[in-house]
Amino acid sequence: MIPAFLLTRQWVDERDGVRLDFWLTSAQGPLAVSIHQQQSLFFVRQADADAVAESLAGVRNLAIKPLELKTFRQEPVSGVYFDSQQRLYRARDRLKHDGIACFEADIRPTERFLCERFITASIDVDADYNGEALHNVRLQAGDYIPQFEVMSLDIESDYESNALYSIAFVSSQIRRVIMIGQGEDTGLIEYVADERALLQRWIEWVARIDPDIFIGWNVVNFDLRLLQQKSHALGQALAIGRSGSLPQWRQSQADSNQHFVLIPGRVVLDGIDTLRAATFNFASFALESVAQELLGRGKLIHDSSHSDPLYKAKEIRRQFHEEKQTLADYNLEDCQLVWDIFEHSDLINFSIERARLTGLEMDRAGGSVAAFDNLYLPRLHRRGYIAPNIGDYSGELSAPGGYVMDSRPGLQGSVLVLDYKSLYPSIIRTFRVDPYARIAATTAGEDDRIPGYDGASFHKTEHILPQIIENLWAARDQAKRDGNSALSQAIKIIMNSFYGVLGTAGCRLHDSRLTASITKRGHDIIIQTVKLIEDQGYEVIYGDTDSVFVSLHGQQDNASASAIGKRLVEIINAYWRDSLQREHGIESCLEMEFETHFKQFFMPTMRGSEQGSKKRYAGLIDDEQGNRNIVYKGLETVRTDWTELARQFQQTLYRLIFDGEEYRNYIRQVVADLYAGKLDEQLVYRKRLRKKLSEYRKNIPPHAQAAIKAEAEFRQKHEPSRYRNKSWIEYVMTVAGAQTLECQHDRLDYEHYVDKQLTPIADTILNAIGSSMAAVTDQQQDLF
DNA sequence: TAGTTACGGCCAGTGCC
DNA sequence: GCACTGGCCGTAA
Repeated sequence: MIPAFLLTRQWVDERDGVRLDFWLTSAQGPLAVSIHQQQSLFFVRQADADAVAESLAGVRNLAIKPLELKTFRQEPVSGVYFDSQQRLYRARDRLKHDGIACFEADIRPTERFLCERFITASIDVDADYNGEALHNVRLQAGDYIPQFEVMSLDIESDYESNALYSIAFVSSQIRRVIMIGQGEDTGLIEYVADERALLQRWIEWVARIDPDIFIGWNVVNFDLRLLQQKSHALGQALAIGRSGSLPQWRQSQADSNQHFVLIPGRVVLDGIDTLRAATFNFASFALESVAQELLGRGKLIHDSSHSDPLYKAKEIRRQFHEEKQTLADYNLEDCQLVWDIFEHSDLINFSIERARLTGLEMDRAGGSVAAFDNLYLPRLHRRGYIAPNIGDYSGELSAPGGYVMDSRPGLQGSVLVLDYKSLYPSIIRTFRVDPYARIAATTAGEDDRIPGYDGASFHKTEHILPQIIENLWAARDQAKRDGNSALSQAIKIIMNSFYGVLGTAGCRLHDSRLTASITKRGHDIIIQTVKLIEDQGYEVIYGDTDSVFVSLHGQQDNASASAIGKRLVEIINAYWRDSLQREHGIESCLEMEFETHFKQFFMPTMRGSEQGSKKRYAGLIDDEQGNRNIVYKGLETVRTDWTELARQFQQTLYRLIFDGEEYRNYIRQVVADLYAGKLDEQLVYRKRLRKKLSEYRKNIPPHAQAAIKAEAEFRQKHEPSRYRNKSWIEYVMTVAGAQTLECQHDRLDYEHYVDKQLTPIADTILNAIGSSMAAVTDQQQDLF
């Protein structure tokens, strides 16, 4: 039995059938497993078996066998087996043409089987071991955590011609820059004559270091892609896969600029994708800003302080020609930054744990639906069912989401926030919300059923998803006890994805009765929670999906606030424990927690209205050891499309008002400074183009206007287009309208910034204390 | 190489006076 | 000039 971990897998089409290649890392080194003549199948209704045989007459090596399985409509099914993937696809299309239903959830059963085994257990396969003769290999997968060799990679090139300058890499042993040019080999920098030699040298280093994982920043769609293009142009094989194999590229359907790469036997983890997968979020995912935020240091060439947007690119070109050593340092430091970000955030372990939980490759981005399939389908089969096809569900498409209470607006003292821990997963567990439990309940007696919503009910003991969540929940508690935050985070993400997966038509088990049974139960739970708190004599001023905000009517110290919070939570948890046992005979997994005590709390009204706002508030946390911190939700401070001026202004103003200090002079000072030009650096708007420029038809928002004007200038100057779909627009408001930074020709419109940035922010909170921006600034005029 | 719904605010565009 | 609607973006949960 060889402990092993799945790195990559690929289906290789061969003339007559397919081969499935698994690349693993094992305790004995890298391992290739190759499965030939793969048997594939789909399912048909047993009632259709004769028609299927007739429709598929003449197909070679075909077998149709009855199975001990049925569809969700309780119809028995047969398996239609093929030894060739192409024949299978052709047969499926022919059946569809003949109007015969086929069910394709497990069109590649071996892959599914292997994936599931990689999640939990061990597998037995005939395999090519290290490319030698066939062996029968037993792989122990579930508990093996590999030690990975990592190579952080970064290239430098000319921004116009894409000519390669250098390739830098950092691994556990070796830091190296390979650079085109002449000079002494310093042990850190080695010089090569041309691009061909550069590629060749790097390929040699890859073979020598033999990394399991490449990391970098946008490494697939920039670095590796450019290297691939170069090697193609030079007619030189980019043999960076294991055993000298070649990368395989695939273009994204959705976005032609997006590519995916498969390097046999290795994994490519992009820093940006991996941070996103681990739910990190940054205003900007540029390496410079992420490094500053996580590591407190940045790149060696900064461009933020220069008005020329091409400064960095020109500086790199200059250094390549004049200061090769400096460029090498810069190149290497970028590798090191990525390396340090991966270490800092434990991203490799996070990716390992995610792969172990889902059966997906480490470098697979997204894939919530695929992860769900991997976990769910094998368990469904064991209970005698096959899953429907994607798109088979024909009921109501959508279900309501979370319940958001009307809020009571205003500025006040202590407010407690109580929230349910992982509400949706705990509802699934408690109320057995599950595709299979719904089917099982249709033939069960009243005592075995738990009512859902929209006509669904669920079997009390015959269920799959609640059990999966229970196991994950226990594993997460253990991970927390072990201090394994990477695992805990991976589990949390997958648990929370289940609700979303069931809510999308892209999942074969999608059914709005399931999601409605989760969200509508959530509504009832929150409404009942509010009632329980009101019964205790407290007022609930707001709530959103899984939380309630309780006013204590005046300021309290942390100790007494916490005592009240804990008492309320105890009452509520006991209520669910007792009432669910009594009414349905089930154990409550609902767990409310005392989350926060805000010593000061502000809930705004909607602009120009007396009505309390939703999803926007600020609160002061004071730990009484001198740490005072204001939390902002939904307000301008946390919105990236407001200016720095607005964000700074809001934070200072709120602090002054929460502390009961004089704020009028501050407001007047900011206005004066703005007009004096002292705050010009803070006036930049930043917003994304979510569509192509040409697709803004109905109306053209300011950031699109600025981009259109800038693009016109680029065309005039014969410069390349810079603003594509999903790119960021940085612009300022001038007296001639919105203009992007590099195309600003007119002076800043300070009045705009007072009216559209400062005034709305000031009025939001001043209205709550009987003042306004006009009142403050009119007084100022009186002074003059 | 398919997780969800709810919400607020700004702005363009439109219809009406 | 003013009220209203719908597009758009970013956010909460």
